[in-house]
Amino acid sequence: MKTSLPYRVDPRRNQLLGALPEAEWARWLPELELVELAYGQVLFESGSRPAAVVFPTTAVVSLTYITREGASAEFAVVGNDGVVGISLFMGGDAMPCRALVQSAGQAWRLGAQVVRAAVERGGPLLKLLLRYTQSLIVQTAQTAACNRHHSIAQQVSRRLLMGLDRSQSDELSMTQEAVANLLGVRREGVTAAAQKLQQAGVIRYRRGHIAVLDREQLEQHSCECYAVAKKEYARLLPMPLAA
Amino acid sequence: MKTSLPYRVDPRRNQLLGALPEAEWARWLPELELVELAYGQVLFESGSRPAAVVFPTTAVVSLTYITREGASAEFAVVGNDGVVGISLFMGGDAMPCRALVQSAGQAWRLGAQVVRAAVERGGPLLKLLLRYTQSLIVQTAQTAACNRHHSIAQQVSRRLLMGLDRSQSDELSMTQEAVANLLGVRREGVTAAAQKLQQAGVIRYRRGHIAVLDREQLEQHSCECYAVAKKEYARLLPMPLAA
DNA sequence: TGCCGTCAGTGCGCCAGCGTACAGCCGAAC
DNA sequence: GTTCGGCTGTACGCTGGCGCACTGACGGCA
Repeated sequence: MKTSLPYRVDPRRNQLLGALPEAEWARWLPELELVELAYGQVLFESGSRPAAVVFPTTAVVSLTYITREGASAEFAVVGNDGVVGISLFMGGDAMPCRALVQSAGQAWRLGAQVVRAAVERGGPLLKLLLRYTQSLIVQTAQTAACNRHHSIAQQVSRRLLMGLDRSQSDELSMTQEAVANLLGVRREGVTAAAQKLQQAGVIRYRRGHIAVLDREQLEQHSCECYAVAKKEYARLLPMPLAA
Repeated sequence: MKTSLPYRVDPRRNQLLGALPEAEWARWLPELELVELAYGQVLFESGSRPAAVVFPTTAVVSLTYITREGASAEFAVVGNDGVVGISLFMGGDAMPCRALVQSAGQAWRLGAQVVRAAVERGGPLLKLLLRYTQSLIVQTAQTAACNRHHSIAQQVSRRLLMGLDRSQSDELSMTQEAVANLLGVRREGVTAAAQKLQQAGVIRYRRGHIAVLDREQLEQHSCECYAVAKKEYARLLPMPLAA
């Protein structure tokens, strides 16, 4: 929408790309290719090998695991803070999970060949990617604990905050049903949680649009998971010169 | 017990070490140091930097995340199939999780300095570690989905199978309470599940010892997660010459 | 042989979240 | 402006898992 019209968003709005030292950045810039990601688009399917790693700038992608019965559960959210397709540099090529575009926008892709070269080289790019991967593991582990112990209301709050950070705005375009699918819970549960939040003046929503009015309160409604993951990301990837 | 008394278990019974090419193996062997791990021992605490990575041979370690309220949830199990302390080569040093010895036994440690050298070198050891890390991510993501969608009975079965594989035996030494703590559920829930399994003739237990009588049936009682994770591990790390 | 600590079994009330079904309503598109 | 499809609100019964409390029993140790 607004964000994707004015041609191309600066790739360095992606925090990983933005964290590269200048010399290193110059090396990879020519290899980057712009892509527009549409809502609902599948970047890669469970078990298939991604053709490239993708660095979102304005798009937001969620990584979900689908059970045999068809139930799904999101275990990580990737926006301009990270990269999609870690299996390409981790060496396993495919992964048994799905990468689904949650919020349309732009991203920059780096072909598998180039990624392989970066791995062989073992320079700053690889180190950055690995650090990010560690933060992804933490996020995933936390999601596991969160799924076990925290209430739907807490999880909805957490998920809204995570979406918010990655869309760099105070509004999200997602239906309650979409949130429910991501969390792997019933829509009604999300409706109840959203009402509670709306009545408390924390958010306001209308048909697929959620505006956050009081972010601080939202954090209080959320479980610790949000703050911990954010802190851990900041520890692992202290941004040197982001936009 | 039995397994740890006769001096030192061959380090290459650890499948990662066993998968190293001979030349590479010769390089790291002198750096390996034997450690005996005791039940309940904490290899590293949440947020602290491990002093070494640890390759279990007969020991089994579980990675758990502890919530602020003190509830815990295991998100991965590491035995002779893997390595503990991935943050050392991923570049983040610490991780907000705890590594807890679930089953006493031996392991081999590789000091942080040496690990760092291996990372800089970027050779087969690093590649192996990264592939394993990917399988760890899958295991963690799956745990997240499992916690959301599967019943306690299924999860107990899954956890028993995972423990079984890593202890290379048909018996586990763990109380129902221990299992409950790992899964992050009530002991009573585990008791119920265990009874069901015992009545079906799948397992037999007595005070902290669980014998598996019918492994195939146990797999049927388990959710898909066990089989998927195992298959994915085999795909990522096809062992060339393990014991 | 007997003691005692630890582990396992059971019961009860409670509630979060599920499945299902249906009603209402917004808002984009024609 | 009207229509229609998709999003949201509501209700009801059910059940899996929780918290709590207490009993029973195995088995290591003295």
